[in-house]
Amino acid sequence: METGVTSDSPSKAARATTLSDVAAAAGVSMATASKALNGKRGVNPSTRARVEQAAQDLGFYPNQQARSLMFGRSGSIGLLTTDLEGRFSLPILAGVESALRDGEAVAIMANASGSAEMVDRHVHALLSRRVDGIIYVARGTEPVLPLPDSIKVPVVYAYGPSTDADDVSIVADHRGCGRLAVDHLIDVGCRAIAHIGGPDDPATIGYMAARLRARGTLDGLAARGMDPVLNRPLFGDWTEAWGWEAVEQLLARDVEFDGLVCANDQIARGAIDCLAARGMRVPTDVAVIGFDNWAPVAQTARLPQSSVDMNLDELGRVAARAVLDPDGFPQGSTRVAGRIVARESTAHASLSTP
Amino acid sequence: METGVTSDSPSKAARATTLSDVAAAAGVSMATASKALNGKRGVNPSTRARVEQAAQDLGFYPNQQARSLMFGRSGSIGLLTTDLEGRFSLPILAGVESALRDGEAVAIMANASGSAEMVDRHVHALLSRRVDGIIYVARGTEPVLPLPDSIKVPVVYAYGPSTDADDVSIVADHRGCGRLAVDHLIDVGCRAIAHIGGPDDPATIGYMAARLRARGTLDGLAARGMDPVLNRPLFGDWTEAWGWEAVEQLLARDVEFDGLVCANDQIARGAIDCLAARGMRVPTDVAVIGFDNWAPVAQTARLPQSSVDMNLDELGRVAARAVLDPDGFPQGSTRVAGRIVARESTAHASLSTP
DNA sequence: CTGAAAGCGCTTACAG
DNA sequence: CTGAAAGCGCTTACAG
Repeated sequence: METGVTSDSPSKAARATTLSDVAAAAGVSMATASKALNGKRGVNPSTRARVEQAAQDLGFYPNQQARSLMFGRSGSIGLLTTDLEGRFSLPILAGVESALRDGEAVAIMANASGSAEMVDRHVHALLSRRVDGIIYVARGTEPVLPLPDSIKVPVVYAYGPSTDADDVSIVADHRGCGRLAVDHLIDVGCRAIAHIGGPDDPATIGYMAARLRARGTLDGLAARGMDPVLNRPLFGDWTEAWGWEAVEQLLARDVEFDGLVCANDQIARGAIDCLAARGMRVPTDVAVIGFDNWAPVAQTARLPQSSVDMNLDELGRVAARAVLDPDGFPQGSTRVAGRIVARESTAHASLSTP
Repeated sequence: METGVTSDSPSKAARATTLSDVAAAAGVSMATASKALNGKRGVNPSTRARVEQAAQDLGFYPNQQARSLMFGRSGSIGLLTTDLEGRFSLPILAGVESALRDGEAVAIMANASGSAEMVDRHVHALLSRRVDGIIYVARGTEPVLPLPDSIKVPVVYAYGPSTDADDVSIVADHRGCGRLAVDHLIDVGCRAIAHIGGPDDPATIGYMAARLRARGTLDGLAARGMDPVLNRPLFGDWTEAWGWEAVEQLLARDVEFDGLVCANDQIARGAIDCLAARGMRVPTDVAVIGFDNWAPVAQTARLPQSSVDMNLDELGRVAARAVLDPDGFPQGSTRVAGRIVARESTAHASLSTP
């Protein structure tokens, strides 16, 4: 649509405002303009004001690429992930992003959906953008092969640690979280606690978390001088169906229990549904807690479920700090603690004195 | 740990290999090295080979920042989102990312968790990185205020369209998807179909989608010459609890139905659970389909649920293409079609002849 | 086919 | 306090 604007020089639209435009507008040299805009001292206040005004008027954004060329750092870090679904990586990315923001850095995404070749290409792309570091979020909790060490920038492994103990890895404290879950159940009055685990098969994604969470439950019970309801946790997979079946197994074995630690929220959901179907009340008869605090399941279920939040957000923030200051971080795995999010499924009216 | 390596010059580690390093190693000028590496013609094959070898040996990655300075394009595009949870934005981002990758471009994330001021800062950060374009993924399906048009690079609005019809927006075809859902239910043999909607309150996130999906259901019914079970769809919110309650309402009204279109997967889940609790079999007595094909709910439920996948991935890819080639795209909203993902909840043995 | 020179947009010593 | 010059790493006409 033709409007009144007549001589809107086409080159104007094509080209972003540059420092020399600003300098010209303010009637100073580029050097002075640069100093003024960067708050360097030794610039006449009135000159500075003039330059700032000009920059404002022209909508000037300094070209970071040019600046990085000088500084040798790009102020961006690469976020390499192989976790397609993003279930775990997304909260981590969000954490990274927020921490970077404080340091004025920016995250460049690279989603390598699996193949080693893809990882390579993405590392290449990241490196050629001169990222100041790379955070690698692999698919699961299992240790991952480190990236080629020809990479000269700091690499931090998040969630799944590197198999190389010399690398810096930031992981979730699955085992510690198992203890938290038990403590919570005991605190709301449970006296007979069983653990329904995830997969016990090393080939399965998340196997490591399943083991550690189960271990943590046993730790927690032992610390409080209690025996688990079963001498061996039940292991299955990560699904609702398994949670349901596990409860049926418990019921069939005719053991008594009033608390269930389920290795994730979906298992917890299945367990809760099965208990309800069998006429048991949650949380009155049995309190149930899961892991991951995954909103779509734990929070939006008809019976809101208590869960151990793995603090993935914080994990991301820590990873960002680590990649920005690798020397300030210990090699090996740094564990980030989780926290209890209590909801209906453990809202026991605590049994008072026994 | 001290190893055999003695004179590993420290500056080597600090500084990435540069084109002039490569040129020196290959014994040619930078100009020639550059041409050789970029596959320009007019370079002696043996020279080219020598340069390539040197680049390989030295682990050379061309500095994109320097290249962009010349080309005037950075090969990166900004991904601005306000959808914290990432429920809808993540699949879109994945799509964008994959499409960009084909064009060798890269995505820079910027998660503005809401405030307009944050959006501003992030736009600023993106622009100073000289992104070639911005894809804005807002929180919901509602139209969003356009970014300031002082922005000189192409902006594409994804999922939630811009309120300005002159902007390029790529949205999901909620209404068309409603038709798809109905067609599917009819195809599996349903003859009495009700719609359980989302929120009817314009102030609620996703309200637009709720309306359009309901409209689509009515469209679909009309197209097949059928009346909806209720003359007005039920509206509530996006939760399981609402799905459950809606079914109770239907049952209370004593209407007959054998098919349910639920405005999202969680509503569908609640509906299915309620039907089961009331002794009705899904899908034998009632087939149920939801929207979003959200894996954690639709796919992992004990009864896997059919759903209309909004093809958010494709939406992201289209958005990426649009931002890379804005003139090739129409102003206003481009709708991306969805698709049916059939699972147990609609696995009707189709009624044969009536 | 090869290379010296200029330039992309900015910053930083170094003189004035 | 201000500005001319050199340089960050690369590419592209332009001579040779």
